[in-house]
Amino acid sequence: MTQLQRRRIPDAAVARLPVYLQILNNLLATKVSRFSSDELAALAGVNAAKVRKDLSYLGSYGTRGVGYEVTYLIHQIKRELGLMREWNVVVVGAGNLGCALAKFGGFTPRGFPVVGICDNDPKKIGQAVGQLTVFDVRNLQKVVSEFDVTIGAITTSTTSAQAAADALVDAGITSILNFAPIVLATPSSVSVRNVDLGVELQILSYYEQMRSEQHAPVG
Amino acid sequence: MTQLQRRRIPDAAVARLPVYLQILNNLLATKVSRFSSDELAALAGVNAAKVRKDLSYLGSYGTRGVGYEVTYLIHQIKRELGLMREWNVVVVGAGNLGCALAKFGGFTPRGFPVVGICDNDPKKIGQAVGQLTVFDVRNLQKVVSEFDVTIGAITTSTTSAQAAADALVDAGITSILNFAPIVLATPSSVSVRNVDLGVELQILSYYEQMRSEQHAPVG
DNA sequence: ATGCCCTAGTGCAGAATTTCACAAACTCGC
DNA sequence: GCGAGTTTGTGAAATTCTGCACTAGGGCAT
Repeated sequence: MTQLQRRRIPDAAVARLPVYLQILNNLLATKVSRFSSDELAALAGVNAAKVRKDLSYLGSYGTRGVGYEVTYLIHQIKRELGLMREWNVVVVGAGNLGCALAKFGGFTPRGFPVVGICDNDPKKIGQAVGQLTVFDVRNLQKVVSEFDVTIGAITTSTTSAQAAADALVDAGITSILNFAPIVLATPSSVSVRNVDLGVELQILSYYEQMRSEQHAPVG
Repeated sequence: MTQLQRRRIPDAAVARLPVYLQILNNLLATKVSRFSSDELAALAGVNAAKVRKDLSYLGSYGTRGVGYEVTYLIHQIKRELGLMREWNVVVVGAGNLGCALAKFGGFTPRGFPVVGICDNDPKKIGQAVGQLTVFDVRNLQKVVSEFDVTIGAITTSTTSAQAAADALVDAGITSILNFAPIVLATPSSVSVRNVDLGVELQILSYYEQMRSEQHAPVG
């Protein structure tokens, strides 16, 4: 490696940058041109020192006594997150969720166009989903290289999810967004992020129960 | 408070318990009756010591030299997460996602039945969504108390999300699952969990970019 | 019964993250 | 130009989380 390849940003901070970006885009829409770490902290629901530290990983882009420039910060966060280019997404699994993702155009403006959707069910292959046509998962590799796809979204049933992951990895995908409630086995070189509503609900349930026990504590 | 209200489980561990539970349910389905921390760790993709420590927060339910009993552990995790009862969910926002959630029956068997869906659009109110009928968001409070709802899912547009949150809080909801890409302002007594696919994609994008820069490092 | 083997449970050290607190530095008014 | 008022950037402390490494203790073969 040439050097420390780049100033490494802590994982916890990386997960917050998209939230800041979202807020800054909203500020931009309301014609705000400057903000302080205190303001952003309030909007993001975090500590102001954390905001400053997070932003300092990008470089020193604030002005003491003044604050940060909205447009400039947006640019810097985008650069750091790799949002200066588009990242093509392919969906595996043409069920309700998969089709909803494919039809939902909301990711294209944010830099993540869904360029394909596939399935292994012959009845689904060939069907139209929004602008796309469901293709055979066996052609995944071809589509991935043709469209230069880097991100795969798994929206299959739980039972097919691991096979879908294997297919994506074989096809050369290195980032996976997994909606199936299962822990995927993948090479360590592949990034996986899980979105499992059941897990989220259960976490809420825990804290909900905590509260109710606090009010009516019984042994 | 009577006492330390209960042995408090670290947040990081709480977030992993649902994952363990998922895996244990799968083990149960494959007739496995016992497991070791090593096995569960491999399936969950974490360290074995972490598994043991996480499970130890529930109590000492393992047997040294042997391992843990699947059914017993499932019971204990469910108890701790508050899954011995059902938690009714109401959906605010009858768009694509909201309707999908309402129709998707997959949460009922996991203890989170969707008992209602509402909207503020007169054109949507009264329409059927699966077994349910879209009701007016102004009747939220009535529905919440009538069905003893504790969790609200926000699937509105970004612009309506804060109003939806306010309505849920006013109606007495204390847990919110938010799908809108916005940081909600809520009382600290309310738990909020955000599910934002844009954020997830951007996090993937960051690590994807890191990898590509590592391979072709240019200043 | 005894001893070996295995695995849970856990103290502790190290890593990661959060938060504090303050110096550095910029703007503005005079 | 200078001082007052702000707000960033960041060492350092505090907290939380992780993972090692070892102890405790149950099962099983003999």
